[in-house]
Amino acid sequence: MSNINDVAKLAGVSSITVSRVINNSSYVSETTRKKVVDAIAELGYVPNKLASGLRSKRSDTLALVITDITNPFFTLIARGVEDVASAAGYTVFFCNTDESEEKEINYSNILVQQQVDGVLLVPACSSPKSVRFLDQNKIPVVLIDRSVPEIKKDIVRCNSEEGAYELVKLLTAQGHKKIVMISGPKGVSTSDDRVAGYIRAMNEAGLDSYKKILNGAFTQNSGYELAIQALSDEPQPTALFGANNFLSIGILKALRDSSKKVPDDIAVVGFDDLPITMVVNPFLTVAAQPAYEMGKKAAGLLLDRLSGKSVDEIREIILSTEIIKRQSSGNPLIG
Amino acid sequence: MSNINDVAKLAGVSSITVSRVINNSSYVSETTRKKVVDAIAELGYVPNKLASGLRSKRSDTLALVITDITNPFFTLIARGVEDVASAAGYTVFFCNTDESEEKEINYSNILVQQQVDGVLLVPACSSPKSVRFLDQNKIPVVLIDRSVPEIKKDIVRCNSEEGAYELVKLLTAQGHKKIVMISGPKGVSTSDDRVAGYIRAMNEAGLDSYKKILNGAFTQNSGYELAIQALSDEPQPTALFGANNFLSIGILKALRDSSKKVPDDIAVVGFDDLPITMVVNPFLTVAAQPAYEMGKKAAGLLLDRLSGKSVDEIREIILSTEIIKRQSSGNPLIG
DNA sequence: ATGAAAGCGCTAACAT
DNA sequence: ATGTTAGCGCTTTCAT
Repeated sequence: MSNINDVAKLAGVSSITVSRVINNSSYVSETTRKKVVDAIAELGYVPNKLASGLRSKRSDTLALVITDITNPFFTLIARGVEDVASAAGYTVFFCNTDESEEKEINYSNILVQQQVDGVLLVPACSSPKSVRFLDQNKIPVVLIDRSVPEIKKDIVRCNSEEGAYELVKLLTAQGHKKIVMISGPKGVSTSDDRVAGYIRAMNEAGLDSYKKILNGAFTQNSGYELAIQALSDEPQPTALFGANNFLSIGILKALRDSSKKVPDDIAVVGFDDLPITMVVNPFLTVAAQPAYEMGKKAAGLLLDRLSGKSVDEIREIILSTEIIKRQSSGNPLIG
Repeated sequence: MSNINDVAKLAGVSSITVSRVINNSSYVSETTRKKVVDAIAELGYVPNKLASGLRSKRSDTLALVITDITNPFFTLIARGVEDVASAAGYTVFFCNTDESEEKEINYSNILVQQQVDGVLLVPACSSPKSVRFLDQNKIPVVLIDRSVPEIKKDIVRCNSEEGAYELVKLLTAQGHKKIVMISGPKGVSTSDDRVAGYIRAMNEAGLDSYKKILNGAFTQNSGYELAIQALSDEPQPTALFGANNFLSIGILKALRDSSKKVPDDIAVVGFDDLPITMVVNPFLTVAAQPAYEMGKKAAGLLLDRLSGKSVDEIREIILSTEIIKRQSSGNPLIG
């Protein structure tokens, strides 16, 4: 556990010269550099980032705050973020809020304490508290996936309204009338936007009176329960729309347990694809989001902020979803 | 961005008193405490962990190094680790090595720089380099899931040999003879142990001459390719054994693409279950590992080390796998 | 129950 | 191209 002074002494130079070698922060002659490098190797010296961060006000760490680390949509975002951030020399703290505002606020506190240089945030709810807090502490924030009312920040997200609209149009074009929307929590932008797309498509198809929206959590359990509830409605739905991947899986399980065949008895469409690594026979018709790309782009925006670029304008990157048509949405209804 | 001195000044006390209030590290009178708490609130003061860590030699951070953040087996471990660690006041760095020794070594360097208090490591390979390096820097390490030759460390893992043995016995009891093992990289303990269990079961059933082991990566692609390769073997296999969840999915895809019906044409068993949140109809017969529990237990071992308990003896926690029998392993063969 | 002084390991700012 | 000095914000140690 040697420090920079030990290295300096052994190399016969001053500690600041060692610092310059470590950080490539200024010219050092080849002879001196070699002496320093040798001393570092001999001592097994590893620089202390707490000390350098304290002095320089840069910790070279970022944080990615996601709402569900078990959801592949978010782990793919994480890979995108990490690939870009680590290439730029940053280490990333991954934080999981479990869709809880309390945990999100707790993490924003911890991240300020840890002096992270920037935060990539998937907001758990519509409260602006965490972002405000990070703002007060002068930590740049880039939002991913979800926007927050009242908050103007760089953001990378998909066009949820449009994706939902297209999915529902697919169904109405086939003759479906009673399409039930099974969505996430009210107040979460992706949830609300997908509902909005659903409403637009339903209205456009003249199915105003058939609209039915059920809100729950972005979980499999919620999808299961709401699907059971949807089935008890009159007239019976001929199609269900799950607002994220876990909701859709819950829906499919509920239909299996209710002995409803998909798509023969009922059609299903959903948001977010499951990674091909995890599914043998992709079956669900979905609006897929480019999660890995979203992570990369968001990290890029944050790095721009940190390097002092684009200080003024707020940048909003809106990616489109890809509609992938598979068996679950079925064929045109007869009659 | 006020500091501890600003708070002290406003509260009319010394900075060390503020420190005592923040850390509950010593008695402070109720009146003084209130003055300090009020001053902290008024200034929006947040303690700087870089500074406190530098001085106290404790960063209150741990690291969990896993080999594949997209694999639900590891994200479940991550949740277990986080639940225990954060309850004890630690923040966790999650690091993803992509099964690469180079990335693992790189991370161990970064983690020493960041002065983490302890590391939970799923080793990417059989090289002891990373563990040695962390040792040299006096950072306690607990291994998860995989052991490393030459290294004696606290570890939490499952009994892979036994789980594999039982899975294969299930098949041999049904009359299967040509069972091909599709495993991960040689040198990774879980991969090798599962092969060992396979060999023991095959030998015990007198199927010595039918043994066939294919090694690859713990990925879906690898499972796919090795399954195709296995099918070209003579005599044709009647059962395939995937050494982890992604390998098994690759196997199932290869069988689908080869028009082989599971289990009618060929049986499949695997290691690691896929989380129920991601699968509609669980189909695969597996040896499931209690991943969340493994994370919790491993974090517990590490916390014990950090609190100075159990300094001497090395502790090895070996959990058993649960054999879950489903359709993919089929029924007794006729004839 | 509270405080003063010193210093953790590094780098910014200013020399030379 | 290299060095000196000072100090980042906190806690340890020693006082009182």
